Amino acid sequence: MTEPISPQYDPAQIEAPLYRRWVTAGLFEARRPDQHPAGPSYVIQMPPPNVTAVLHMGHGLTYSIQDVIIRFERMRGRETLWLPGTDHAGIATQNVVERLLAKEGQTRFDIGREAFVRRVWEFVRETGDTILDQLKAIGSSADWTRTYFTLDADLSRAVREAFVRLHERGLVYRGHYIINWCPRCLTALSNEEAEKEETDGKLWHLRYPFADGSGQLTVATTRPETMLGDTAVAVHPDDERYSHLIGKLIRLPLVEREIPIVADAAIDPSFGSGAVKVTPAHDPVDFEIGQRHELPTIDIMTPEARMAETVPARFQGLDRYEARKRVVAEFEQLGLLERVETHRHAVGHCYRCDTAVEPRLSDQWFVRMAPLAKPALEAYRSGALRFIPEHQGENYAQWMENIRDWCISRQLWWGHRIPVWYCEDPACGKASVSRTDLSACPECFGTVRQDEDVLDTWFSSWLVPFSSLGWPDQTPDLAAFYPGHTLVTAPEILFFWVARMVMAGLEFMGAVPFSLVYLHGTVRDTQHRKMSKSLGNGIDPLDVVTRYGADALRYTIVAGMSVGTDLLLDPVDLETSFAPARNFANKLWNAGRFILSNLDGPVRPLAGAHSNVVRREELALADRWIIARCDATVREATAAYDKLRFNEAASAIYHFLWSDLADWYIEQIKPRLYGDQPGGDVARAVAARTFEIAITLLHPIMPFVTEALWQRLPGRTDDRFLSRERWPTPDGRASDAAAVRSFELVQELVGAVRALRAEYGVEPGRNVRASVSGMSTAAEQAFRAEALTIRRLGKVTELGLNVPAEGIGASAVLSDGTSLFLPLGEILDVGKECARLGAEIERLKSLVSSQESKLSNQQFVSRAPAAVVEREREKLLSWREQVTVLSEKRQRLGCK
RNA sequence: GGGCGAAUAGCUCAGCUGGUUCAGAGCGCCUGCCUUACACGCAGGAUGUCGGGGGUUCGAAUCCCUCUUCGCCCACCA
Repeated sequence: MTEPISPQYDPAQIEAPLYRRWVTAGLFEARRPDQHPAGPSYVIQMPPPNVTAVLHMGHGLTYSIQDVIIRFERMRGRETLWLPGTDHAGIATQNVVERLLAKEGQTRFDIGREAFVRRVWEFVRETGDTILDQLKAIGSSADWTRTYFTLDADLSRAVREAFVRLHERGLVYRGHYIINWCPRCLTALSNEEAEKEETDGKLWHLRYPFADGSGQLTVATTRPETMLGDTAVAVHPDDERYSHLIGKLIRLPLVEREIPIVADAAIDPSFGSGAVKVTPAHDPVDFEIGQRHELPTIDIMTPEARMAETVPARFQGLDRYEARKRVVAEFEQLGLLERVETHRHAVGHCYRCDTAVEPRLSDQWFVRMAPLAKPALEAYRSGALRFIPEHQGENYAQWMENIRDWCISRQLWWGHRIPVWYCEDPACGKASVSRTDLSACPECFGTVRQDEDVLDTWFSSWLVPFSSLGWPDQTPDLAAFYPGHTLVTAPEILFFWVARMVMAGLEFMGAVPFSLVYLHGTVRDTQHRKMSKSLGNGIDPLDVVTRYGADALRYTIVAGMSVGTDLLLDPVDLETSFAPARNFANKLWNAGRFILSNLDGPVRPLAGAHSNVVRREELALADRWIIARCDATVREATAAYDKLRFNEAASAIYHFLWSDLADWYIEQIKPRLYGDQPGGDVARAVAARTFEIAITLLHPIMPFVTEALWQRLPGRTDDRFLSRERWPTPDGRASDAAAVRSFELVQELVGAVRALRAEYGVEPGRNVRASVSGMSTAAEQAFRAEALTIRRLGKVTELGLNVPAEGIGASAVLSDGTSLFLPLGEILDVGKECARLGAEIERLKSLVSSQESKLSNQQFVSRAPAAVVEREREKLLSWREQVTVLSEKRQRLGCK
């Protein structure tokens, strides 16, 4: 602790070494045998970043918040666990490695499944720790000894266990349905993974001729190319326009196939023409219509969304959009295109590559969600699961209520292979679901082959709250840390992950995995656009750490975002965003530097049974004031942290440290510290203690600078860390209302003197005399006690108490009616002073008159609480008093 | 189409249960200061019909209705 303390705080020198010391000392590790058992557990599951991820501001935001919470709870004495891990991120990771292969001119199909998976593992082993290392740079206090990867053997076992159990309960099934298909990633997606994007499309009105040549029927469609797979036209059964046509045959143009007109209640007669083409293989609604009417399904597309062999030769091989053009053109040629109108509608896009999703008919595995959603909804309704912001709970409930089955199979190679084996003997053909790998059919002992598909990444993620703790084994960690407490993430992840974790927790563990879900906002640029790679409007958090420090990054995030709002940062002007927090760290550093440099001897304690304890009667008014302010700040900050309102905690601490402690208290104690006044030891004791408390309160948000300062306080040893200190508790005896009010009057007086000086351009170096009169006894005592403070900070040579004003001067009146007079003599511009006083009197008079009418309002006096009425009366009296005082001043100056 | 939210200083936002933080903070702007902790600083200052309208109330930035403008989530109207 003996490094020189420079006047400018340099985070680069402090942060990294300090972080290493924290880790070496095991401060973030849960259930360390060498550490005293702490209180009840507090667990935050870190949303595992994708193993390929590189830290961006979104991570910076979410993990800073989580770290603030976990540090706060740790200091409060909870047995904390912030459990980190990485996600194998099926599609994302596979895409990354496929791109690497592409650079070598290869595809995954060239090298084959086994080699490809090996290749991905190599990639993951090389780069997989990147993001976790980056998290350390921003100060994350996660328990790295417990880091998991969602493809680890333990977690894979949990995945298999969960799959088998769901299957045993009949909640997993394989089915032939329309799913969302990404023609670029060549896999099925869940509904959540197909992100709806509003798109400007067109609505084509096509004429379908009747087979008997008796006319035509117009159908409207947004996807004309799918007509090649139409197997019916549907109308609403009650639609009188078409009821006579039901059963009639259409001769499908271009393909010359005859298809029936059917009646189905799913059709909305008011949309388009009221007649709909039915393509069971390429639209979910049409699929259902097809089932109801036993229509054939014609799959017209390849996995890449090109036209398949099932369509006329001239269309085969065309991309779906090319095919669309071609179909429309041919309809036009045939005179069968009635009209085209623009039409805005939502189209699903792959959440990984943004390709428009193709509804595709295929065999997939699904989880039946309704039975799982029921208890998950109940948990919310009963209050076992809460949300911040609260209204997000309704979002959750709405999703649960409308839940649809979850397609969990993916046609990828990177992931948990589906634990199902099919008997290759066609006579048997049994599908076996198994916890262990099968080499033979349990039914006929024939050869088996495992399902080729892997599971949705989120199928491992939803188990994380317990799989990361050892489930299905009953491990000590599982017993100690399930269920957890708070889950912090972005609202986008609510359905992907949060909602599903609740369902899995209830299903497999019988308890919600966390009781509070905190959904924070998004990082955006100054134009409110999401930060993204493609827009190039991102900010690299590590760049911010390098230039401003991790503390500044964290403070900016935490202080700049209140519950439910987004964080706006300017990517081209980091200075505007991060300098204020950097300046704050520097301010702290310098306040600490000042206090520390004055702590030469032993520091007397403020409380306790020590012989040298500072006694109450030794405290100056300023001491009592700062102690009371400090105590109030402890209360405010603790309450704010507790409610996850970090911006409020931050601003309370900021205000205390900067405005109260640095601007006033440190200025106040200088004469005592320099030996010009007695009581230096008391000032030192109070300054050291209140500063220590304040940096303790700030530590969860700015862990580095506060730890560095704390460790430099006297009596610290290398093995003690602020990170493991106990949270300050408010001390009722410290809230000294009288001292606070008195010192505030002193502040007000100094402020009034300064304002008058500035108003009349009194040179900064010039001392003036001041006199005050008309104050209460309490105020007089305060001014007498703090006379030196008033003189020093107001640059007042002589402070007259209750001395009558003499000569020409500037006047002001304090809120309690105290009259201030600065005899400025020739400096004073009498005309200006008259005008100033006049304006002030007018302002007060208008307050007085509105206050008078308020108080003469019988309704107000009788209905408002007595305390409120009393306060209002006092205000009125005070304002009247101030008017009187100022009017006298004006008279004395001889104002007209 | 269903659900939810937001509008307060030039900018970003606080303001929680209607009245003692009630019109605030930071940034920006103006004036003056290198006062031996800090110019990443100190002191002083200007700036608002609290989106419009209506209502409830003794009292509304705060509660209710309505309009306007933005945003988010969900959704199979082809």
